[in-house]
Amino acid sequence: MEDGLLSLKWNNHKTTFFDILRVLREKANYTDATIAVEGKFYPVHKLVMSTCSEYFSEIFERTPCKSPVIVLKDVRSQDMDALLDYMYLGEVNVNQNDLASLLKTAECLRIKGLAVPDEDPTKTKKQLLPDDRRESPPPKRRRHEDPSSTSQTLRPTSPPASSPSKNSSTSGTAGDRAGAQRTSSLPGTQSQDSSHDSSIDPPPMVKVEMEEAEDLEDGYRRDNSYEGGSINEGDGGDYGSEVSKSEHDPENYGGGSYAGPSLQQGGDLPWEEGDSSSFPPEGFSGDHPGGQQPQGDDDDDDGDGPLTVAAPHSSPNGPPLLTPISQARQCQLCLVTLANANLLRRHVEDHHFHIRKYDCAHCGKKFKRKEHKERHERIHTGEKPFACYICNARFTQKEHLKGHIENVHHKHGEKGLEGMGDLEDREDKDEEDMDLPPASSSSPPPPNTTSASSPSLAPVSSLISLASTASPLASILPPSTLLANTAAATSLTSSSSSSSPALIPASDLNMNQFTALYAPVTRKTVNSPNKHMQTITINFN
DNA sequence: CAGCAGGGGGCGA
DNA sequence: CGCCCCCTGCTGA
Repeated sequence: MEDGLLSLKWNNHKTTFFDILRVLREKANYTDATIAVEGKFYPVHKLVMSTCSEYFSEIFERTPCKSPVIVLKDVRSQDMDALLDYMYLGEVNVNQNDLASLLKTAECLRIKGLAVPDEDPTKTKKQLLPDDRRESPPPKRRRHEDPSSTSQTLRPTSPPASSPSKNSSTSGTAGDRAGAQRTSSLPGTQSQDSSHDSSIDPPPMVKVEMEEAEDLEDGYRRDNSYEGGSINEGDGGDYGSEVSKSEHDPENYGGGSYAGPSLQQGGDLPWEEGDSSSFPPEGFSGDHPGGQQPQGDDDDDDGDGPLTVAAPHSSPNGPPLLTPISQARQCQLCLVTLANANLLRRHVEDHHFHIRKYDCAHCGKKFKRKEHKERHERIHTGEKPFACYICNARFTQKEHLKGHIENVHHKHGEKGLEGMGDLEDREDKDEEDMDLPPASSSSPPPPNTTSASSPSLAPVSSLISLASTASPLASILPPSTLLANTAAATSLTSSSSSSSPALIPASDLNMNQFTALYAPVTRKTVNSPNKHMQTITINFN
């Protein structure tokens, strides 16, 4: 009855599979997650990420949304590039100078084969077929193609055969463990394959490959119950197995202020209570026993409304064998659910990448949002679109006007204000007035038209805009703002023009006046500190 | 204290 | 994406 059983074997299955996977990655087909690093977004497949990283696997398992965006803070994009190559292709070529950083990132992300020993997928079946590897020529052996004899293959998770007892003998500080582990992965260290002679004449490129499991089987065994979770196995003692339990002790992770084990701090994530597997009790910096997360860098990652941000975590493995990178670049990971795409974008840009892609055309100050940049540019253009309908004082921001009216006029109990209507009504009136230009029917009028029809309110921008080709004036100037407002304002023009910050007609501005007007603002902008990033601005002076 | 600059969330198109 | 709105911090009178 079994004689009809046939074994159909796809000889090139692995190569085909990898090739298709590569194509899928290149075309971003069927991607169901996004890795965000340094402003770059990498569409990835959960399957691949989960396969290569138990950490990602756990994230995806516990992430309710179908297309999560994993924001990796303090991870270099080139490292992520390399790691993705590594995960998708099984190998990657990296500069040796970048190796430490790459490994550090791999540790943070618990990439199998780099920071976490990869399990032999067939080991559980006890039936590793020798010909399995023959039938799919692994591309990793291409390292021999490298003409440079200095090229070397790393087996980062190979057991630290030289010091396995050290791992178990010590109390298992993260530093020791990571050190021992990383020792094996550092080409410049002697514990790894001295036959490679890697410490001599460091090659410019290092090939990092995924290693098959049998290389790891003896001498290095993960003994925690968490499948692939712990990076710091070895002694099995302190948290390697403990993190697999749901009742891990927060104190183990250096206090509650820092959610060591990955996803602890977010606030409303479903996975937050209980286990969070895998992050070590202590970070590698060692300087911050209560959580090495710099205080100033984590100011806004908790309690972000609809955005749930998982706690950042440090490198799982302690010590900075790979210093100074490990000290300086503490890995942080934030998991952001795609509850609101807009908020997500803002969150990512504002909090994680500090993206300031909008440059002021005048001073070069950078802003995260276009509207903020345009709002700022009013400083340079001199435009004050928002005029008080009472005193004709003009302001660059609507809120300024609102505050002015409330603080100055309403607070002082000026009469007749109730009949003037609220701010919005007046602004609507302004727009209506704009729609009725005396000579031109175009709405909104171009700046030149405005300048000609209402010289007393012509913005300086008509001069400055000569230098701001990047931002057309029409986009800067709201249509409701250039003309004098309402009949009431018109009646006040003559009396209040002296007190109001009257704008200088562009035609009347010479360079001296321009400098006088412009320079102070520019200096102020330059001196304005930015807590998130150093803004290099152009000083016009 | 008023004015000002800027950051950031909410919301709708 | 743009707009609205709120808020905070700074500055100078």
